[in-house]
Amino acid sequence: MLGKKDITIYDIARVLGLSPATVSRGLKDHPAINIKTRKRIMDTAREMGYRSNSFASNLRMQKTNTIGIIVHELKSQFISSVLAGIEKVTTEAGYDLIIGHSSETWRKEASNAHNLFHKRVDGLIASLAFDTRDMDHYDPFVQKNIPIVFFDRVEDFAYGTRVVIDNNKAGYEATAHLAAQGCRRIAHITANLARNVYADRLKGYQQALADFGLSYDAELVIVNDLSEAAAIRAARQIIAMPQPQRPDGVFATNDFFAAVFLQTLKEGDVRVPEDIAIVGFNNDAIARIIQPKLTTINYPGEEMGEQAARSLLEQLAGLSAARTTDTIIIRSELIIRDSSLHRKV
Amino acid sequence: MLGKKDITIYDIARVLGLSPATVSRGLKDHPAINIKTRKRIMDTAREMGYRSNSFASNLRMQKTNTIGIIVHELKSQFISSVLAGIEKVTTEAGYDLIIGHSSETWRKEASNAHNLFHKRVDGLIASLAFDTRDMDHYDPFVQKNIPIVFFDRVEDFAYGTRVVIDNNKAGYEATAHLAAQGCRRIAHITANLARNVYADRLKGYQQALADFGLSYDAELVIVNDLSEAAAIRAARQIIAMPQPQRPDGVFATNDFFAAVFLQTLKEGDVRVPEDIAIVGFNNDAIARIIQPKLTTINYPGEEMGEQAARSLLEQLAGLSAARTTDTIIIRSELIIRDSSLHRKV
DNA sequence: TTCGAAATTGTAACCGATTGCATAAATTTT
DNA sequence: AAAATTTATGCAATCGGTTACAATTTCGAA
Repeated sequence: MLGKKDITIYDIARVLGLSPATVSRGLKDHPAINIKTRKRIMDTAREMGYRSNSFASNLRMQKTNTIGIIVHELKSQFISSVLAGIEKVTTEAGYDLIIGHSSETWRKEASNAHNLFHKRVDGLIASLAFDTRDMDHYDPFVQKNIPIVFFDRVEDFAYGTRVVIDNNKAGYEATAHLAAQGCRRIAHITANLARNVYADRLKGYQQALADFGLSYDAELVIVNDLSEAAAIRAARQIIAMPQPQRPDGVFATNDFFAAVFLQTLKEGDVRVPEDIAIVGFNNDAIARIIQPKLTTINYPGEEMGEQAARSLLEQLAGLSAARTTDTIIIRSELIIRDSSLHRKV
Repeated sequence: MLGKKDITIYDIARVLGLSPATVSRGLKDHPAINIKTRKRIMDTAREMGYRSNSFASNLRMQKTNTIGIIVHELKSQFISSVLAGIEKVTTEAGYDLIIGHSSETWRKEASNAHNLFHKRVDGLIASLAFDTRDMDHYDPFVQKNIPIVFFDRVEDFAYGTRVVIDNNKAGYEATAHLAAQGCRRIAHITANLARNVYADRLKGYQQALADFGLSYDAELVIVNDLSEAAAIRAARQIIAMPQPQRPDGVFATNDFFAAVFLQTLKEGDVRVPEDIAIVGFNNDAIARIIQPKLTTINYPGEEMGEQAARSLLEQLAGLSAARTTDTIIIRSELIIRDSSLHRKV
C-alpha cells in the first residue's frame, strides 16, 4: 500500500562505506568533515531521495522547530494579516506553525494552550479570547521557560513579551478628531472592557472628552460583542433616540461593526457624517469601500505579526536582551476619511 | 535555564515497579492490561504531570498526526472560513494543522509542498495558486500514497479528491439572472482562465448568454488579478466607454472586487443597478454592507473546509470507498440583492 | 493435585538522527 | 625518523514510546 521505504542516513552510509555519524555530520556542514566527503554525501543523499526524519531529530534534540499560535478568531481580516506577517518571518527561519483558535472562548483557548504545550512547540504567539479571565493555562509554558509573545489582546502577566499598539492614544485621537469636528455628544461602542485593547481605548476616549471640555456620560458607552447583529441593534437604538439624547459622533472599536452600523443608520435616514460622524478601528479594506468612506485607526496587522514573530525568534535564539523585553509598541495612526468630516448644518 | 526534566513512561514505570511496556499499554487502553493496573498508571501519570512525547511516538509509528494545508492566500474571508471549517473537524479528530501559503505563486506553492512532504504530514489539503501550471510538486505525495484533498482551485490530476462547487452552474445562474433582469450587454470580469474555477464560470456565462439569445463578445470578458487596483482600473475603463459599447450588467468572480468596482462606478456617476447591474461571487460579509447590497453567489467556505477535512480523515482511516472518491460538490446558490435588480429607466 | 488456557506483565529490539569520546590517518615539528 | 599536532572518521549511547514474542501468573477444569 505504502510507497517504498524511506532513505535514512544508514542507507547513505552503507552506499558510501561510511558511518552514519559521518553522514549525519556531512549533511549539516559540520566543520570536522572533509569537504570532499561532504560533497559525496550531499550528492548521494540527493540521488537517493533522502529526506531527514524530523522526529528522530526532534527526539534527539528536544526541539520541534515549531511555533504555536493561538488566535481568538480566524475569520478576521486583522488576524489574517497578523498570520501572514508571522508566516513570512517564521518560514524564512525554518519554523513551522501550528494554529489553534479559541472562537473567543476561554475554554477553547485553554484547551489549545494545552494541546500546543503537549506538542512541545518551541514558542507561542497568542492573542486572548474575549472572556479569558485567568492565565493559568499558560503556566506550563512559564515553568518550562518556553517563550510566549502576546499580541493585540494582552494581559498583565509577569511572563512573556507583549506586542501592541498604543490603544489609549488611538482612542484619544479618534475621539479628539470627532470633538474637533464639532461633535458634542460622542458615543463609544466597544467590547468587553476586561480586555486591555478596549479598556485602553475607553481611557483615551475619556481623556479626549475631558480635554475638549465635554462631559462623560456612561450612557454613551455601549458594550457588546461587535457582531453584525449587535451593530444593527445599536444603530436602531440610536435611530430611535430623541434628538437631544442622540449622539452626533460615534467611535466604534472595529471597522466591520462600524460599517454595518453606518449602513443601518443610513437605511434609517440618519445622515453620515452630517447627523452622526463615525470613526472606526483597524483600517480594514471595508473602510475604503463603504460610502461614505470610513475614518479609522490604521492598525498594521501584518507588521504586528512580523514583530511578534521576530521577537519570538530572538528569544528562541537566546538573545538575552530579547528575553527581558516587556512590551513592543507598533505605530498606529488616524486615517481621516469622509465618515467623520462633520460639517454642521 | 530550562524547567525540570520531562516525565517519561520510564519514570512512571520506576515509581510503580512496572515495566515501561506496561505503562505504555496502560496509557492507551490496551486490552491486555489489568484494569486496576491501568488505573494506577493513569493516576500516577496525572500526578507526575506526564505528557507523552509525540516525537518518540511518531518516530516509532511512522505517523505524524499532522495535516498540511496549502492555501493561495491567507488574507481572504473565503479562505479564513475554509480554514475554520478544516480546523473544526481536524481538531476534533486530534490532528494538528501546519499551514503554508503560496501568495498565489507557483514557486511558493511548490516550496510549501516540499516542506510539508519533508515534515511528513499524514495528508494534505490544498488550493492551487493563480499561476500554478504543473502538479509535479505533488508527485512525492503520490509516490508515497499520502492522501491529498484539493479544494476550490483544483486541476485534473489523476490523484486525490476534489472538493468544489459547480462553478459552471454558478456562472450560469449569475449570468442568467442578469439576463432575466433585462441586461443585454453583460460583461464578465474574472481571473486566470487556466484555473478551473474561472474557466468553469466563464463556460456557464457563455451558456447563459446563448440560452438567452445574447451574443458572446470577447471584448466583454476581462481577465485580471482581481486586486483593488484592478477593480478601480476596470471601473474607470467602463465609465469611459461610450454608451452603445458600455455593458449594462457585470458578473465579477469575487465580492471584494465587485464591491470596489461598484464603489468606483458610483463615484463616476454610473448608477447601480440602473445603469449597470452587478453580481459578485462568494457572499462575503462585504456584500451585505455595500450600498446597494450585492447580489452574489453563496459559496459556503466553512462547509467546504469541513467536507475537505472529513474526506481526508476518512482516507487516513483507510476507508477504501473514500480513497476512490473523485469529486465532492458543495451546494452553492444565487443570493439576489439590490445590486442586480435592474429596473430599466 | 495437576494441567492447560487465559490473562498479565516483562524483555528487548526497533524507529533515525545526534554527539561525546576514542581512534586512525595525515601533516607538521623537532 | 620519531614525536606532536591537526584533521577525519567511527563507536556506541541516547532521545522515549511501541510491540512481537517470551515469561509468568491466575484460575477453573479434570
